[in-house]
Amino acid sequence: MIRDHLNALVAQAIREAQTAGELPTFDLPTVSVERPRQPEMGDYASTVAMQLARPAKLPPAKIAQIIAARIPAHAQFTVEVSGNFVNFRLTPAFLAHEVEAVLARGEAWGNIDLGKGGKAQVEHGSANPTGYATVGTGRNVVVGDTLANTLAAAGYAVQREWYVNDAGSQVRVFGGSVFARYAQALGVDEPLPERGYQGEDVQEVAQLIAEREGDKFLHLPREEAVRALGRMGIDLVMENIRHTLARLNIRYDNFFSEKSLWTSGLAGEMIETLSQKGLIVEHDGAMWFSEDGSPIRAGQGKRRTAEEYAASENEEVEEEEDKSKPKPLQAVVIRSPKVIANEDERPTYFASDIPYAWDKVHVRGFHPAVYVWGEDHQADVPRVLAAARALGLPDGAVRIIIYRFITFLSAGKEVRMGKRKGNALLIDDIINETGADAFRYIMLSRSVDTKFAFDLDLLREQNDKNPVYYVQYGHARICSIERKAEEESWLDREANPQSTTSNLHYEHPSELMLIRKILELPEVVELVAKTLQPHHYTTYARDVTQAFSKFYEDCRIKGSAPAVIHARLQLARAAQIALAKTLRLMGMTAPERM
RNA sequence: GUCCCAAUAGCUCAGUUGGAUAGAGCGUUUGCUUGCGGAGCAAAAGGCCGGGAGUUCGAAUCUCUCUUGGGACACCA
Repeated sequence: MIRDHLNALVAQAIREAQTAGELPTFDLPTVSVERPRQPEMGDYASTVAMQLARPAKLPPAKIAQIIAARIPAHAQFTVEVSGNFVNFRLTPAFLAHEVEAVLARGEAWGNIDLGKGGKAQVEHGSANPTGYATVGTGRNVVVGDTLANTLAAAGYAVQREWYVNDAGSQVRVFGGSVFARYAQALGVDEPLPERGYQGEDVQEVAQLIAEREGDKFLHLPREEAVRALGRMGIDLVMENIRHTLARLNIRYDNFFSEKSLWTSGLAGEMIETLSQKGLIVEHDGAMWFSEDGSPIRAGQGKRRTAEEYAASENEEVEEEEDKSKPKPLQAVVIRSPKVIANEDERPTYFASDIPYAWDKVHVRGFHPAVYVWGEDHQADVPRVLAAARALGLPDGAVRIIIYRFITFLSAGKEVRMGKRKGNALLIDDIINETGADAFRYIMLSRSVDTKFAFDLDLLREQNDKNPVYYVQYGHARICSIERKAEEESWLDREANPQSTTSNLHYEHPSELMLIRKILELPEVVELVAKTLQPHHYTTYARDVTQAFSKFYEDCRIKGSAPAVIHARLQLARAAQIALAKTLRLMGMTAPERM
């Protein structure tokens, strides 16, 4: 990478200046060139002169001059001093050379080797299988799938997993709801259970079962029927969800059953391990996880009243803590006789999280194991991280992404939605209106930390305003140019036998700008892979498209000299490669016509 | 009460390991077409980066604090 090369050259220049006596002796700081915000300032810039001003006891502008003077002449870049900065500008010849490198790599352009073939997992979706996929789940799966694409491009062997919550009490409630709707479908008067699922999806599933299986479940013992219908219902719902997600270009490698953690005995082993480490304590007849093994004190682990908080304030103040270290987690319930209704259920949600994290990282070897969670799970983040620490899993192996929920606007007012109440907006309904590409783009267009309002009224008129069309249109236009160039033989290969060999030449600012944008792609992939923030793709896609549009406006291809036509067609091709790759990473299509 | 997230242009949002003059889309105003897709391009207007303090050569970015808004804090999932 040229950036590393420049770093080395700057460091070398400083050392030489010290040897020559132009700079006093001091310890070299870590030098690192960066990308200037203003493109006029060059492609890379070093700020090291300002960092050295104090130890060198010289004005920074003077230091910049000394360093720049000692950087040898090079074919790839030029060096200039601007104020206190040492700037590097890639030469047109080098940029042209890089265009050829992009063309040579084709679809592999943008791939990097951050993962070095290691195993990574992205677990996303994972909603309770108690209803069809909602728009809320949509943000989860689009973010998760895009991260999976990114890690794959970053050199990881990636597995995409859905965690099936098939072990909780919600599943029992769901089973009861299916049973009621099933009975109703067969003409039997049966009320929905308390807090049952009211959605049409449950009715649909129950209807389907009634048609396929007849009335045989009505003759079984009720408890047995509820369980059987719950299982069948979950299978049907999952089938529907899979179908919906396939429309979004999302597929999974594995569906992991929560219940399997308990039937396999892994959960029991983990609890045993933690008990031996003294990290599981008994209190009030229940079993608790306590990261530092501290005993459970009264009031911990449950919601306290304002009075209790006020009283606890009078307790002795602990000495100053190191804020960089996470506080040990002191109380999460693992198992209690009050919560186990029957053997089909796992003790608590957190009790499953412990063996699940172990299974991902230690048993299956994923590093990182990425979790994509909605903000309703934010309180569980420290718990899972604490469990990972207690189990001795390596730092950074468990990565949890929390995304903000989507809110909905209708007639300018916020609408509340819930799966249980059955008024949730389904992904299928939305993509029937917008198409899968626009849906994915919208879901990726904002940082996961930002909640955004989905305006239902704007849904239909979002066509021209949606930036997704700008990007896809740009791609289609490049393809159109290539088609035209071929059909109309802009380049007569017979007359210009040399034109297919290298010797590309670019000098127009719009050409050079576009090349620089294309060359940024690997850095964007690295950024997303490291930060796990996929929204950077949308700004990058727009930037590339914008650079191409400017190039398209300023640099005519048709009718130019053969060498220019050739060079510009090659550049357009490179832009198409970068844009298509970005769209693919986002899980979108790159249409050749619109 | 504790914890998490947010606050940047009229609106919706970017802003990478702290760097030079703060960025885009939409909206507003005004230009651009004898030629490759005008779903385009160019220009203008629009900012105490929520307030305050600190660290630093240098802060939208880091630390502390305050304000405002959202969320999470069950032997629920």
